[in-house]
Amino acid sequence: MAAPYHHREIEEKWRGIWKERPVNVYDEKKPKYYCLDMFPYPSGNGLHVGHWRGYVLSDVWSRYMMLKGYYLIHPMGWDAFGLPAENYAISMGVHPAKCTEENISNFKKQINEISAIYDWDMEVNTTEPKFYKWTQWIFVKMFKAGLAYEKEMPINWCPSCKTGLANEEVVDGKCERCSNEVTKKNLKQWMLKITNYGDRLLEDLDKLDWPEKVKKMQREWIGKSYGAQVDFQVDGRKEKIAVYTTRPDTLYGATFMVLAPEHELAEKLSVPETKEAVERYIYEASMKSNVDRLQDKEKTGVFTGSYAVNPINGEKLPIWLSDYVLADYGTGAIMCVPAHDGRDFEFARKFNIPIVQVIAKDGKETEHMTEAYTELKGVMIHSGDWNGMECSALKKEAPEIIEKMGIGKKTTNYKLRDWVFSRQRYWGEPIPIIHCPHCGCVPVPEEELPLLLPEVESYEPTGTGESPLAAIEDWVNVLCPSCGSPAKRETNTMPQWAGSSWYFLRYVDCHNKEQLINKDKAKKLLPVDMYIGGVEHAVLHLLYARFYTKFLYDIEVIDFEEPFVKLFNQGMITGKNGVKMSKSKGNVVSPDELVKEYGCDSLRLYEMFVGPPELDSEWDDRGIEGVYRFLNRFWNMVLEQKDKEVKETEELIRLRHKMIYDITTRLENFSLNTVVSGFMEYNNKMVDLAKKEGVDKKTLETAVLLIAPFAPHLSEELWRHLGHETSVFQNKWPQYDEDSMKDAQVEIAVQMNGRTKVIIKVERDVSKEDAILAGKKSLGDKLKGTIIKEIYVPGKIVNFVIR
RNA sequence: GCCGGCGUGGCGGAAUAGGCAGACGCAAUGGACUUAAAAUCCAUCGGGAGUUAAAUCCCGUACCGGUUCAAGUCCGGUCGCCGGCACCA
Repeated sequence: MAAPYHHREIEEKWRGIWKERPVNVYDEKKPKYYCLDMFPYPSGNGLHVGHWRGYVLSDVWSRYMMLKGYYLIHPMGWDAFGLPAENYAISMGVHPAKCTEENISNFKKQINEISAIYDWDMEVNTTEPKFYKWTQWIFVKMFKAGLAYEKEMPINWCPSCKTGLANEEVVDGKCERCSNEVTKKNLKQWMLKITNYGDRLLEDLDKLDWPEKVKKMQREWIGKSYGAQVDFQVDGRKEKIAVYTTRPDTLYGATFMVLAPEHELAEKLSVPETKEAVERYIYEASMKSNVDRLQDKEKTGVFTGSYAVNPINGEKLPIWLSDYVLADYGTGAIMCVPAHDGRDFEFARKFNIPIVQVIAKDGKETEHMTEAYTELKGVMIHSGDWNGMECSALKKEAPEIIEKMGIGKKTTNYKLRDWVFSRQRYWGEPIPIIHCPHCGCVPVPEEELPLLLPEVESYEPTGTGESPLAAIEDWVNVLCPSCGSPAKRETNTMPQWAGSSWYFLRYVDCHNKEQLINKDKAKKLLPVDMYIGGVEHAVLHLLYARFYTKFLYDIEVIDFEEPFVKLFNQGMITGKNGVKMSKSKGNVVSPDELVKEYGCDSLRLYEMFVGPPELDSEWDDRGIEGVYRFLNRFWNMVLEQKDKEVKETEELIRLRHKMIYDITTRLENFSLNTVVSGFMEYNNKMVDLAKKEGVDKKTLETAVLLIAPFAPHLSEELWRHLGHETSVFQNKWPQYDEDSMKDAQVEIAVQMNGRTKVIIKVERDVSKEDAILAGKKSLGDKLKGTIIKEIYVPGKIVNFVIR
């Protein structure tokens, strides 16, 4: 009787051995493969089985790539600055630095339970000065390049977190972190000109091997549109109103204009009779929150009393104010063509404004319009020189025609806005800027970086729009590095996303004191080949990181423009009925007990077996029993067979090659759940064979090698039992041979009218005639009636079509 | 409202390129071993008809229709669930 499978002993033993003799060491001769996990924010709650899934996934892939002959880069670090860490610290009444440190050590301990092949020499922590020195350095470089600028404007403000937020952090009008309603606050802010990179961020998406879903989200977020800017003269005054439109082809159909209530001309355009109503409307609009504004279904508005002149036909258009026009998109003013825009139609209906059709749907004007016609199919009418033109053709040319006529110009527009980069909070990188009354904003000299985050008595947010740092007078008051006169430090800190926008670069050279990264190392070890994480960062972290990478490329720190060649979004592990695991729901499953009971290898295997990696999966503790039983059976089978000196038969050779083929193709397709079921299938077959003539050593070795990325401890142990002194990971991934895979005979289904009647065995390369003959013979008497067609699909089916 | 994705046994899920639907596992049921239980092993496991038992036949991948010798897979329509975007002119 072979030794039973004692997972605890085995796993402990191999963790020790790997620590002493790492299996992944740098080798110049090997090509590199950089497989990266989205680094975690080390929360106080620790890991649950959902965290495991992503980390096991990346580890399986990493070990597989290692076995394929790559030098593997697989680091781990901590995204520890930012609101969650700080809010947690405040709620616990400890300093964020202290609980961050504790959380990291706890997280690290728990992550080590996974036995992932992380290279801890590369560990980074965004809150360490030696790391954030370079986060600040990048900011200074951006400032010098004109990409970081100060601006006072109404920004998104979370009254609960007491800080300003970026657009990307506002979801459905609510704070991404705490779900409180976001309000507006006028604040002087640091901004990053991510909009300068809009086109590159958009175009380079085409080069990326990323899920289409994420690329689409980024495209929509950047929101590039093509159209024209047209100037409308205000009747009887000197002011002009510029509008942006994507439909200059409908210019003849404009019957009114609408300005956002915040538009600079909004108040000025009122006349004595409308003054009061206009002022009231502007005031009411300013009191509405984002959520109110989004939820108002019914359109509201007020007539200013002024008119604008349509430059193409001289028509006078009444100018209205309405909050359905956004102040910060385009020019904050629009021309309205109710016949061909749903929103304008609704507004015109409500306020009895004329509707003029300029596109004839079926060549004729529609008698009674009940809704706007927004399609491009049709012919232009009531459109002067454009009459009779195809709408779709005109739309393409209209911006240029208008430019030639001198009434507007061709323009593009983006939904993407500059990045609000200041946070009025303590736990972040101090923005390295000094405000000098003479020199303006002066960056902290690069040699003085890092600018350390000072100790502070009260790090709670003030809520006034000032950071807690503003209270530390001897820190705030400095001399201007440029002219030497008394000056003040910037007291805002950077957002949570600052460190994570570039951390993946630092891993490969994290001890470098002189540079962000050594050029040579960057060239050899970057970029990231595979990035694994949840989909929730689609327009936050992943967009910011691309922006930072492009900037660092532009200032020649690195020589590539895209940080993540391939992206994989793993699905979430949920509790029963698809409910997200959370402490408050009480449905969090901890891996600790499962590891103790079944072992790390079993849990790793089950995490992969639970469902397709890209989809959400419900957790069910009972399922782990199944993989545990399988590992036991596999273990027993190998140990029973290993010394039997079974001769390799054709059947065993076939089994071995088929097994390599199946496991490898499923792995390459990232179908890890079916890889695990594949192991089970082949193990069942081997167990059957073991009862008969036995399983040869080469097949056993192959199976042990194939399972190594999934169950590394068990695999190493069995490899030893099979008589090897070196690690199983010193091997090359096994190769299959197509011919050796194939059976001399194949099973084919014999069908009548597409229904299977019998399964027969025929020679693999049987001719069509012989296959059909064999089929007929097997059916015998059952084959009645007239055969009108005989179909043979080699190796699969013979079908007789009968009438 | 617009754009994606999905819908398969009691459950999680399989099914390369249109070719034997339900692999693999969980749960369940029966049996072997055991004083007993656990563990392990063996068997059954979509529904219906049929039969002592089987053979065999019919139905079945959300629903309706189509293409095809053959449809979970392709096409048209309907319903449901999930996700993203949402006054972006």
